[in-house]
Amino acid sequence: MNRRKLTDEALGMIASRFKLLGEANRLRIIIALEEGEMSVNQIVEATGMTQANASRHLSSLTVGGILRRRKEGMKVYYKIDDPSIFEMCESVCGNLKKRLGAQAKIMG
Amino acid sequence: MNRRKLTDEALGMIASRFKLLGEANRLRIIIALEEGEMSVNQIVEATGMTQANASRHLSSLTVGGILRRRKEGMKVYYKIDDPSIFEMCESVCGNLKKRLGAQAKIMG
DNA sequence: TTGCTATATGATTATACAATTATATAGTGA
DNA sequence: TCACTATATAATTGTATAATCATATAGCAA
Repeated sequence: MNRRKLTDEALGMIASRFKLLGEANRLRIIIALEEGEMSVNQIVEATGMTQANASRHLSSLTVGGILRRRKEGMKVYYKIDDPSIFEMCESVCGNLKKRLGAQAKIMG
Repeated sequence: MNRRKLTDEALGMIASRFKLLGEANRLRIIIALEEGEMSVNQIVEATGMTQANASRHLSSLTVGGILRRRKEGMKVYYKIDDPSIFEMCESVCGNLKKRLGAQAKIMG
Protein backbone atom coordinates (compact mmCIF):
# COMPACT_ATOMS: atom_id res chain seq x y z
CA MET A 1 0.00 0.00 0.00
CA ASN A 2 1.74 3.16 -1.16
CA ARG A 3 1.10 6.68 -0.08
CA ARG A 4 -1.09 7.59 -3.04
CA LYS A 5 -3.34 4.60 -2.39
CA LEU A 6 -3.67 5.49 1.26
CA THR A 7 -4.64 8.99 0.40
CA ASP A 8 -7.34 7.78 -1.96
CA GLU A 9 -8.68 5.42 0.66
CA ALA A 10 -8.73 8.13 3.28
CA LEU A 11 -10.43 10.45 0.84
CA GLY A 12 -13.08 7.83 0.22
CA MET A 13 -13.70 7.44 3.93
CA ILE A 14 -14.05 11.16 4.42
CA ALA A 15 -16.41 11.39 1.47
CA SER A 16 -18.50 8.53 2.84
CA ARG A 17 -18.89 10.29 6.12
CA PHE A 18 -20.05 13.51 4.46
CA LYS A 19 -22.36 11.54 2.20
CA LEU A 20 -23.94 10.00 5.26
CA LEU A 21 -24.85 13.48 6.47
CA GLY A 22 -26.01 14.53 3.02
CA GLU A 23 -29.54 13.25 3.36
CA ALA A 24 -32.45 15.14 4.88
CA ASN A 25 -34.02 12.09 6.49
CA ARG A 26 -30.78 11.06 8.11
CA LEU A 27 -30.33 14.59 9.42
CA ARG A 28 -33.86 14.37 10.81
CA ILE A 29 -32.89 11.28 12.75
CA ILE A 30 -29.74 12.91 14.06
CA ILE A 31 -31.60 16.02 15.13
CA ALA A 32 -34.24 13.95 16.86
CA LEU A 33 -31.52 12.09 18.75
CA GLU A 34 -29.91 15.30 19.91
CA GLU A 35 -32.43 15.17 22.77
CA GLY A 36 -31.13 11.77 23.79
CA GLU A 37 -31.57 8.07 23.20
CA MET A 38 -34.74 6.94 21.44
CA SER A 39 -36.30 3.67 20.36
CA VAL A 40 -36.91 2.97 16.69
CA ASN A 41 -40.61 3.55 17.14
CA GLN A 42 -40.02 6.88 18.78
CA ILE A 43 -37.74 7.88 15.96
CA VAL A 44 -40.33 6.81 13.43
CA GLU A 45 -42.93 8.99 15.15
CA ALA A 46 -40.58 11.92 15.55
CA THR A 47 -39.46 11.94 11.95
CA GLY A 48 -42.59 10.79 10.14
CA MET A 49 -40.71 8.21 8.13
CA THR A 50 -41.91 4.67 7.56
CA GLN A 51 -40.53 2.05 9.91
CA ALA A 52 -38.66 0.27 7.16
CA ASN A 53 -37.06 3.41 5.86
CA ALA A 54 -36.05 4.60 9.30
CA SER A 55 -34.54 1.21 10.03
CA ARG A 56 -32.45 1.36 6.88
CA HIS A 57 -31.11 4.83 7.67
CA LEU A 58 -30.49 3.91 11.30
CA SER A 59 -28.48 0.98 10.08
CA SER A 60 -26.26 3.02 7.78
CA LEU A 61 -25.74 5.71 10.41
CA THR A 62 -24.69 3.02 12.87
CA VAL A 63 -22.34 1.29 10.46
CA GLY A 64 -20.92 4.72 9.69
CA GLY A 65 -20.13 5.26 13.36
CA ILE A 66 -22.49 8.14 13.90
CA LEU A 67 -25.03 6.25 16.00
CA ARG A 68 -24.78 3.55 18.60
CA ARG A 69 -27.29 0.72 18.91
CA ARG A 70 -28.50 -0.84 22.16
CA LYS A 71 -31.03 -3.62 22.35
CA GLU A 72 -33.24 -4.00 25.38
CA GLY A 73 -35.95 -6.62 25.29
CA MET A 74 -38.00 -6.16 22.18
CA LYS A 75 -36.87 -2.61 21.67
CA VAL A 76 -33.77 -1.18 20.09
CA TYR A 77 -32.47 2.17 21.22
CA TYR A 78 -30.25 4.44 19.23
CA LYS A 79 -28.18 7.37 20.36
CA ILE A 80 -25.53 9.67 18.99
CA ASP A 81 -22.11 8.10 19.20
CA ASP A 82 -20.19 10.89 17.51
CA PRO A 83 -21.17 14.27 18.94
CA SER A 84 -18.75 16.05 16.63
CA ILE A 85 -21.42 15.97 13.93
CA PHE A 86 -23.28 18.68 15.79
CA GLU A 87 -20.33 21.00 15.45
CA MET A 88 -20.29 20.26 11.75
CA CYS A 89 -24.01 20.96 11.43
CA GLU A 90 -23.51 24.24 13.26
CA SER A 91 -20.67 25.11 10.97
CA VAL A 92 -22.81 24.45 7.91
CA CYS A 93 -25.74 26.33 9.39
CA GLY A 94 -23.59 29.33 10.17
CA ASN A 95 -22.26 29.44 6.69
CA LEU A 96 -25.70 29.06 5.12
CA LYS A 97 -26.99 31.95 7.20
CA LYS A 98 -24.11 34.07 6.03
CA ARG A 99 -24.75 33.19 2.41
CA LEU A 100 -28.48 33.72 2.69
CA GLY A 101 -27.87 37.01 4.41
CA ALA A 102 -25.63 38.11 1.57
CA GLN A 103 -28.24 37.00 -0.95
CA ALA A 104 -30.98 38.86 0.88
CA LYS A 105 -28.80 41.96 0.73
CA ILE A 106 -28.36 41.56 -3.02
CA MET A 107 -32.10 41.10 -3.45
CA GLY A 108 -32.60 44.35 -1.57
CA MET B 1 -44.51 29.60 4.80
CA ASN B 2 -44.92 28.04 8.22
CA ARG B 3 -42.23 26.98 10.62
CA ARG B 4 -42.35 23.29 9.68
CA LYS B 5 -41.82 24.13 6.03
CA LEU B 6 -38.93 26.36 6.85
CA THR B 7 -37.31 23.66 8.89
CA ASP B 8 -37.61 21.17 6.06
CA GLU B 9 -36.17 23.67 3.63
CA ALA B 10 -33.27 24.44 5.93
CA LEU B 11 -32.69 20.75 6.43
CA GLY B 12 -32.56 20.25 2.69
CA MET B 13 -30.02 23.01 2.32
CA ILE B 14 -27.82 21.56 5.02
CA ALA B 15 -28.08 18.12 3.47
CA SER B 16 -27.17 19.53 0.06
CA ARG B 17 -24.04 21.07 1.44
CA PHE B 18 -22.93 17.83 3.07
CA LYS B 19 -23.75 15.94 -0.09
CA LEU B 20 -21.53 18.30 -2.03
CA LEU B 21 -18.63 17.25 0.19
CA GLY B 22 -19.59 13.60 -0.04
CA GLU B 23 -17.73 12.86 -3.22
CA ALA B 24 -14.08 11.88 -3.47
CA ASN B 25 -13.45 13.79 -6.69
CA ARG B 26 -14.95 16.96 -5.31
CA LEU B 27 -12.82 16.59 -2.19
CA ARG B 28 -9.81 16.18 -4.47
CA ILE B 29 -10.61 19.50 -6.08
CA ILE B 30 -11.04 21.19 -2.73
CA ILE B 31 -7.78 19.80 -1.41
CA ALA B 32 -5.96 20.88 -4.55
CA LEU B 33 -7.34 24.38 -4.11
CA GLU B 34 -6.17 24.57 -0.52
CA GLU B 35 -2.84 25.71 -1.97
CA GLY B 36 -4.55 28.61 -3.70
CA GLU B 37 -6.30 29.63 -6.86
CA MET B 38 -5.93 27.35 -9.90
CA SER B 39 -7.10 27.30 -13.49
CA VAL B 40 -9.33 24.50 -14.72
CA ASN B 41 -6.45 22.93 -16.58
CA GLN B 42 -4.27 22.96 -13.50
CA ILE B 43 -7.06 21.35 -11.52
CA VAL B 44 -7.51 18.70 -14.19
CA GLU B 45 -3.80 17.90 -14.02
CA ALA B 46 -3.69 17.94 -10.25
CA THR B 47 -6.65 15.63 -9.81
CA GLY B 48 -6.33 13.36 -12.82
CA MET B 49 -9.95 13.82 -13.79
CA THR B 50 -11.16 14.42 -17.33
CA GLN B 51 -11.74 18.02 -18.28
CA ALA B 52 -15.48 17.55 -18.67
CA ASN B 53 -15.86 15.85 -15.33
CA ALA B 54 -13.81 18.42 -13.52
CA SER B 55 -15.85 21.19 -15.11
CA ARG B 56 -19.07 19.59 -13.89
CA HIS B 57 -17.83 19.27 -10.34
CA LEU B 58 -16.38 22.77 -10.38
CA SER B 59 -19.74 24.04 -11.44
CA SER B 60 -21.66 22.34 -8.65
CA LEU B 61 -19.11 23.40 -6.05
CA THR B 62 -19.44 26.97 -7.26
CA VAL B 63 -23.22 26.95 -7.29
CA GLY B 64 -23.07 25.46 -3.82
CA GLY B 65 -21.01 28.40 -2.60
CA ILE B 66 -17.87 26.46 -1.85
CA LEU B 67 -15.80 27.80 -4.73
CA ARG B 68 -15.54 31.14 -6.45
CA ARG B 69 -15.02 31.53 -10.18
CA ARG B 70 -12.94 34.20 -11.90
CA LYS B 71 -12.48 34.47 -15.61
CA GLU B 72 -9.36 35.99 -17.07
CA GLY B 73 -8.89 35.88 -20.79
CA MET B 74 -9.34 32.35 -21.98
CA LYS B 75 -8.77 30.88 -18.59
CA VAL B 76 -11.07 30.40 -15.65
CA TYR B 77 -9.65 30.35 -12.16
CA TYR B 78 -11.30 28.78 -9.16
CA LYS B 79 -10.55 29.24 -5.50
CA ILE B 80 -12.07 28.34 -2.17
CA ASP B 81 -14.81 30.75 -1.20
CA ASP B 82 -15.82 29.04 2.03
CA PRO B 83 -12.76 28.18 4.14
CA SER B 84 -14.96 26.68 6.84
CA ILE B 85 -15.01 23.45 4.88
CA PHE B 86 -11.44 22.81 5.95
CA GLU B 87 -12.48 22.82 9.58
CA MET B 88 -15.15 20.32 8.71
CA CYS B 89 -12.71 18.10 6.89
CA GLU B 90 -10.38 18.25 9.87
CA SER B 91 -13.23 17.37 12.15
CA VAL B 92 -14.11 14.35 10.05
CA CYS B 93 -10.48 13.33 9.79
CA GLY B 94 -10.01 13.54 13.52
CA ASN B 95 -13.01 11.39 14.13
CA LEU B 96 -11.97 8.82 11.56
CA LYS B 97 -8.55 8.55 13.16
CA LYS B 98 -10.17 7.99 16.52
CA ARG B 99 -12.43 5.31 15.12
CA LEU B 100 -9.65 3.61 13.22
CA GLY B 101 -7.47 3.73 16.29
CA ALA B 102 -10.19 2.07 18.32
CA GLN B 103 -10.63 -0.57 15.62
CA ALA B 104 -6.92 -1.20 15.50
CA LYS B 105 -7.01 -1.72 19.26
CA ILE B 106 -9.85 -4.22 18.94
CA MET B 107 -7.94 -6.06 16.23
CA GLY B 108 -5.02 -6.28 18.60
C1' DT C 1 -48.29 -23.58 21.12
C1' DT C 2 -50.67 -18.97 19.26
C1' DG C 3 -50.69 -14.25 18.81
C1' DC C 4 -48.83 -9.72 19.44
C1' DT C 5 -45.20 -6.05 19.22
C1' DA C 6 -40.77 -4.21 17.67
C1' DT C 7 -37.29 -4.22 14.41
C1' DA C 8 -34.77 -5.77 10.35
C1' DT C 9 -34.35 -7.24 5.68
C1' DG C 10 -35.29 -9.12 0.81
C1' DA C 11 -37.13 -7.69 -3.57
C1' DT C 12 -38.52 -4.12 -6.40
C1' DT C 13 -39.03 0.44 -8.35
C1' DA C 14 -37.84 5.02 -9.13
C1' DT C 15 -34.71 8.62 -9.02
C1' DA C 16 -30.35 10.94 -8.59
C1' DC C 17 -26.04 11.49 -10.17
C1' DA C 18 -21.09 10.44 -11.73
C1' DA C 19 -18.58 9.57 -15.85
C1' DT C 20 -17.87 9.74 -20.76
C1' DT C 21 -18.11 11.31 -25.57
C1' DA C 22 -18.85 14.60 -28.63
C1' DT C 23 -19.81 19.19 -29.46
C1' DA C 24 -20.48 24.13 -28.45
C1' DT C 25 -18.82 28.57 -26.91
C1' DA C 26 -15.48 32.05 -26.01
C1' DG C 27 -11.05 34.15 -26.31
C1' DT C 28 -6.62 34.81 -28.87
C1' DG C 29 -3.38 35.17 -32.59
C1' DA C 30 -1.93 34.49 -37.54
C1' DT D 1 -11.28 34.95 -42.02
C1' DC D 2 -9.07 30.34 -39.99
C1' DA D 3 -6.93 27.71 -36.57
C1' DC D 4 -5.98 26.92 -31.87
C1' DT D 5 -6.65 26.82 -26.78
C1' DA D 6 -9.54 26.75 -22.65
C1' DT D 7 -13.78 25.79 -20.68
C1' DA D 8 -18.63 24.48 -20.60
C1' DT D 9 -22.50 21.71 -21.78
C1' DA D 10 -25.82 18.38 -24.14
C1' DA D 11 -26.79 13.58 -24.56
C1' DT D 12 -26.08 9.16 -22.99
C1' DT D 13 -25.01 5.28 -20.00
C1' DG D 14 -24.17 3.00 -15.88
C1' DT D 15 -24.46 2.72 -11.05
C1' DA D 16 -25.81 3.89 -6.43
C1' DT D 17 -29.30 4.50 -3.38
C1' DA D 18 -33.85 6.13 -1.27
C1' DA D 19 -38.45 4.54 -0.70
C1' DT D 20 -41.93 1.04 -0.47
C1' DC D 21 -44.22 -3.43 0.29
C1' DA D 22 -44.13 -7.67 1.98
C1' DT D 23 -42.09 -10.79 4.91
C1' DA D 24 -38.78 -12.52 8.31
C1' DT D 25 -36.88 -12.58 12.92
C1' DA D 26 -36.85 -11.86 17.83
C1' DG D 27 -38.90 -11.08 22.29
C1' DC D 28 -42.80 -11.44 25.24
C1' DA D 29 -47.39 -12.86 27.07
C1' DA D 30 -51.59 -15.67 27.26
